[in-house]
Amino acid sequence: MTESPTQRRRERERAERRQLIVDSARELAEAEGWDAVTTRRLADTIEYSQPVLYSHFANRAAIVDAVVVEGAAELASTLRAARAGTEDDAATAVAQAYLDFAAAHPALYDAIFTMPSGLPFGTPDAPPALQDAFGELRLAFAPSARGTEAEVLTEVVWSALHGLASLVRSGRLRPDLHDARLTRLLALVKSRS
Amino acid sequence: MTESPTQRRRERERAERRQLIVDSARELAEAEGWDAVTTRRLADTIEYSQPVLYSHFANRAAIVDAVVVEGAAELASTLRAARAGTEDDAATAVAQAYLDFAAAHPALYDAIFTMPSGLPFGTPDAPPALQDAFGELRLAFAPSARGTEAEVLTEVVWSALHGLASLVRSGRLRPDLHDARLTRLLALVKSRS
DNA sequence: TTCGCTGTCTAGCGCTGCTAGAATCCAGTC
DNA sequence: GACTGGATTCTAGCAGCGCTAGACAGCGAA
Repeated sequence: MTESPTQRRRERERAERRQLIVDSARELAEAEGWDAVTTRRLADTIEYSQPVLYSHFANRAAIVDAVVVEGAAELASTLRAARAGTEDDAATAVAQAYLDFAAAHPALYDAIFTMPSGLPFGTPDAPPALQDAFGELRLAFAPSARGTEAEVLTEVVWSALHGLASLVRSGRLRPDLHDARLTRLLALVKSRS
Repeated sequence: MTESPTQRRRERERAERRQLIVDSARELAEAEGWDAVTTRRLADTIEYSQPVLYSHFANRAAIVDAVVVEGAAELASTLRAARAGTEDDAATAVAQAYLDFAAAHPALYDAIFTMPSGLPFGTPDAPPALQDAFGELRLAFAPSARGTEAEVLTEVVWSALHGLASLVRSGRLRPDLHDARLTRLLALVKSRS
């Protein structure tokens, strides 16, 4: 059952091509929006025909999901770095990093947190990357709380951050008050009962 | 230039058909999701051919926008009723009403606050219905504040509510802690600095 | 009755996600 | 070195999408 060198090369090439698909999808989405991420354009980009995509992913949604998982891992490590980079005010640093991430990668953020997705989120079988990202938020916003209380508080603050990010992103909040809103939110959280 | 009875009948019938299109779009979206709201299915529902839709609306997006404006008016009056129906705790009543509205009309809520829309939001030329809804939130959450402060506080609370509503709606927050999250959020707002 | 306009429909374009079946390529065997 | 079987990739096509050009019908005015 041991694999031949040829098999190994094939598998490596397959993995590389899979990654190329995911990267292309993400780049194309960031450059022209998710509507531009069609199977034909993806196929053109990777220089293979359409059906090859379907030998790596069940359907278009599965490609988006792969981008989401990759993006969530990136978000988690961004938040971790922000928390590690400050002495005291972890909440502010992480909140700021969260909103910066959303602003820097709008299409990616949309895919992770706004677009419909079949990916499990709140459950134990959610992708580890998603659990990591949420764990970082909990460490920043509810370091002293335990159990359900920590969970609830984190979810509330996360919801507020997500609301800010997504409403600004979709043009439903005026951008000029963005900083003032974040400051106000953090004031609410810090003076918490 | 005065219109004949025939013209009047025609105009009335056109207005009725327009309303029928908007109602059908909303019902279909609520029943099967916005993906099911295709021009062909809409045409079937109103028992006219596809091109008739385009004599009322520039494109499919304009039909969705019409549903949004109608829905926003409904939301505004729902919030107004909630605020009028309580003696003291307007914030709780309005927040509860907001989340109830989102839960009762998920597709409508998505269209108003999540889906991409060309409609102006934060500006003075936003549809009156949208301004009304936001005004209700301000009356509930920042009754004592003035100017920018009222604006910012309202936007922060609205963002939090929208975050809760949309993350639950898309399956990214566990539904069982929904009430606990709202309670926690209101506690933060009330003990505000 | 005829003319012309308004309103509506049929048919079709270029696009989408996705797939069946043909064609090709290549590793392993005689 | 030619052959064969299986994996791999491609061409071509389906049904459905938003949208529209051009044909056609029906009705009011002259």
